[in-house]
Amino acid sequence: MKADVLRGHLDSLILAVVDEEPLHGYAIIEALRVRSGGQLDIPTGSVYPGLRRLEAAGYLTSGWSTTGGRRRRTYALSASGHRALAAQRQEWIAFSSVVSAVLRPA
Amino acid sequence: MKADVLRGHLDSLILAVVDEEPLHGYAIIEALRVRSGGQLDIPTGSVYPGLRRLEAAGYLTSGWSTTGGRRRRTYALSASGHRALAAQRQEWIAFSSVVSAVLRPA
DNA sequence: ACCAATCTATAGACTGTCTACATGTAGACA
DNA sequence: TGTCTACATGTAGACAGTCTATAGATTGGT
Repeated sequence: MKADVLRGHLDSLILAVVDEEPLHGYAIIEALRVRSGGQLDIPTGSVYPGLRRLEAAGYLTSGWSTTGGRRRRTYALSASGHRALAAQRQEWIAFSSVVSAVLRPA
Repeated sequence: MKADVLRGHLDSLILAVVDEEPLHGYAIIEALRVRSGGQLDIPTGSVYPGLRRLEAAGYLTSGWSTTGGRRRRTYALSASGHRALAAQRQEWIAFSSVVSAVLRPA
């Protein structure tokens, strides 16, 4: 799966997995891999900047914890993050409908 | 509809409309607007570079014509363009399935 | 001693899309 | 005559999100 097709959709995917339970970066990558049936393997260089971006936008809040000597920064959805996710789900439906309609052979 | 979500999909959309009939750039923009129910209004600064990119890749061939004093560069799918379109339709199905699966609320 | 897995993070490159600009014709309207 | 809209192509430069590559650290297995 080429990189560009993900562009603009990664944020939604992250918000969606964090919506179900608060997760740290590494676990988000795992969750996306599992939920996509192995199709999605997002590199850390995409996820961590994405998380910072989403936190800067106010959609996520984060906090540090330590489990077995390992530092974890766990992210959770804020109220505006929930609203953003709902909006982005709608936008995805609209977008995918349009692309499917154009792409479908006549 | 934000610009980034289109990234990586515009090429497929162009190939799909040109597949049905050879079209020039301006007509491609029109066709995409019509087929998307007005959702897609791709700026010329995206379409023309895209057409050149696709021609450079060997997916499109082009030729000039003049209709009523207006220069038109009409594009048609090449054999490898047909193959690329078929592959990209498959990729879209895979991609949209994955995103839908992750985005769908549990 | 070494290596794989876990965990966070940054720097810099890449590239496709965007806005803005540049150019020109045809036809309608005042 | 002048102006406007639609038609038609194209480039330059800005923008931004993704990528690769690199860095550092802990834990646990062999």
